[in-house]
Amino acid sequence: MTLLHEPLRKLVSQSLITLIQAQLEAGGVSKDTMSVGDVYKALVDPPNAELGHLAFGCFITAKNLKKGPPVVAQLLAQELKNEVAQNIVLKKTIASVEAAGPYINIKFTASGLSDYILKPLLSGETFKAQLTEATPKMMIEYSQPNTHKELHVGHMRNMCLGDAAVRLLRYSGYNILASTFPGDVGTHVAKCLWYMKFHNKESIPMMNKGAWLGAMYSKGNLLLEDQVGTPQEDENRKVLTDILKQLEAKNGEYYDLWKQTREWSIELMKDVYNWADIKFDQWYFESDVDSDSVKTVKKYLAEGKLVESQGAIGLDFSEENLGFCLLLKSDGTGLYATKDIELARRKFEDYKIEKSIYIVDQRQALHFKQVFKALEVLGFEQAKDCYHLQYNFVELPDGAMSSRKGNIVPLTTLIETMKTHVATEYLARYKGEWTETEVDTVAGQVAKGAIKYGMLKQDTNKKIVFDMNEWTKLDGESGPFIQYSCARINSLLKKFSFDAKAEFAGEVLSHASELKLMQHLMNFNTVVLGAAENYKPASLCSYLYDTAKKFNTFYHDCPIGTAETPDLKKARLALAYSTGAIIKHGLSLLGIPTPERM
RNA sequence: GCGGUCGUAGCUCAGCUGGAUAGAGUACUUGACUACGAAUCAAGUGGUCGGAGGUUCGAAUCCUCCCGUCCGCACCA
Repeated sequence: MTLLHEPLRKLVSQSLITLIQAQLEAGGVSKDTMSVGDVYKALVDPPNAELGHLAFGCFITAKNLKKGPPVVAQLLAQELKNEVAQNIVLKKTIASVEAAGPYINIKFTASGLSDYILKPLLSGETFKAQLTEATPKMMIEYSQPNTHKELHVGHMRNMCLGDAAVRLLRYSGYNILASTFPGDVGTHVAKCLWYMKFHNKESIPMMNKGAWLGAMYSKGNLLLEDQVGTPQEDENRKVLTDILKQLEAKNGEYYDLWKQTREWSIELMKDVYNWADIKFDQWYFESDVDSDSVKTVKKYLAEGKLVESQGAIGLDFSEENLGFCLLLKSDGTGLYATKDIELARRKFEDYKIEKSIYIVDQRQALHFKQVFKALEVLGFEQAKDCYHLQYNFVELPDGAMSSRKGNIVPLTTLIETMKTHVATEYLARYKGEWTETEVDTVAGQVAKGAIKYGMLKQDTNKKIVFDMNEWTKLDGESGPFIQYSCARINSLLKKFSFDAKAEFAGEVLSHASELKLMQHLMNFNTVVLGAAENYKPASLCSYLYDTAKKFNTFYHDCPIGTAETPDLKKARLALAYSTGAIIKHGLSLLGIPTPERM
């Protein structure tokens, strides 16, 4: 449940609800028809700062009072004005109240904005505010990479989304467990091992074994496709079956090779997660649930809960337009859905979670509909608490990426290219001035900002066309733009030895750019909470970009070093510091670091 | 064929749980560094919100149909 966490909105809604409830009673309506929460929710941003800093839309109130919204706005605005005139606290905080059509526009005083917004930012209180209560314990599963294949830029979108969702929800007060589900069994493994064993002539490298293994898979797959229709085809199939049997039996030469090569891939995953500052509370491997999932499904079969069709076993959902959910192949082995059914139960049982989120690309929409439906039909009550958070995939300018075909941009290539680009195009100017270590660290941080922001800024339902040339352009709406603004703030604060604990007079802030920036900072927690609960990190991205832009305007319009008075200088520094705090916290919720300088 | 996604400025996208004059970036045109950091700022050009109906005091937003796009639809994961 969402709380009234934003102090200025809370103040306004508490004042308004008293007036509204009096009107309701006067009109013969129960005052409980509307709560302070209803008023809080009806507070919106005016279209521009000239109108006000906060607006109350009178639509619902008007409906309850059975009057026209503009009439209600007039009435309530007048009453609120009277209230402000009489109340010392309100008088100090609210500068004006004006009805405009169905809206009541409220402007705050500089000291109001400063007391309620800047001060909690300076003390850090804003970031400790309790935003929600009684939230469900949730598990978020994201990043389901296959071993024996190479991680590519497509995987990055999933990782960024999942990690941001975890961070945003935790900040918002949710108890979140992060899990990953790597695919370490299946035909792709067999194909990879087959190629290694029979066709590979290279020696195994000392470094980056995971990437090399991914190449083995690609080559194997291409060769197998080439040999379709040739005398080798039958032989290949036989060998692949042999390999899979050994893996299942957990015994034999291929099993040993699997154990060894699997580690190489896991090492690559860990390197990438480490680069991205991602930590999982739980790693579920497909090999862990594989055999149990088949047992579970066979138990359901024995209980008569499943049906046979064309020699295979599953559930028929054609009436729900979900097709046939296949759970046991005609050879008695399981499938992806089989494992997901087992895993879904484990998650709820292992961790007593109340909600289970799956971040998987939208091509799996039918799969998850089937799995959740199957869980429901099989009597698993928590099926209703499972949610597939889908996103559109990343493709290349010339079409879909496929590690099967080998036309991928490996993640390591993206990371290295971006880092080198940042170092040579931007950081080279600090050569001699900065240590090599600092250049390297900052290049990494900026590269991370560019990549993560790029993956997150686009809403989940739109596909991303990945073009390295476009991605290395770092101006405009980009992570580095925001990081750069923050670095400038750092440099300002350092130059003028700003002390966040020192007193300052917020009422001297009167420039339009100052007020607009303060008004914007007010919305941080509201935006974060919305981004978290709607699983939309993109909305925080655009908020932070706006923050940086509004800061840049302020920075341009309002000189600090040469401010007219020492008080104004101090207050402007406090505003700069507050903005920096918002940017740092905001970016950290997206998993993006802020370099001290860049 | 069935189901789903998307369609907003030349291009890439916000806005979509209905509300004030549809916004950014980019590209293009111009202006601002002897200055608190130009990875910046300021100004301008650019829109039948895919089309047609409907619901509503009010629709880019909700509903229906149509067009276009991409994706999925049993023994891969």
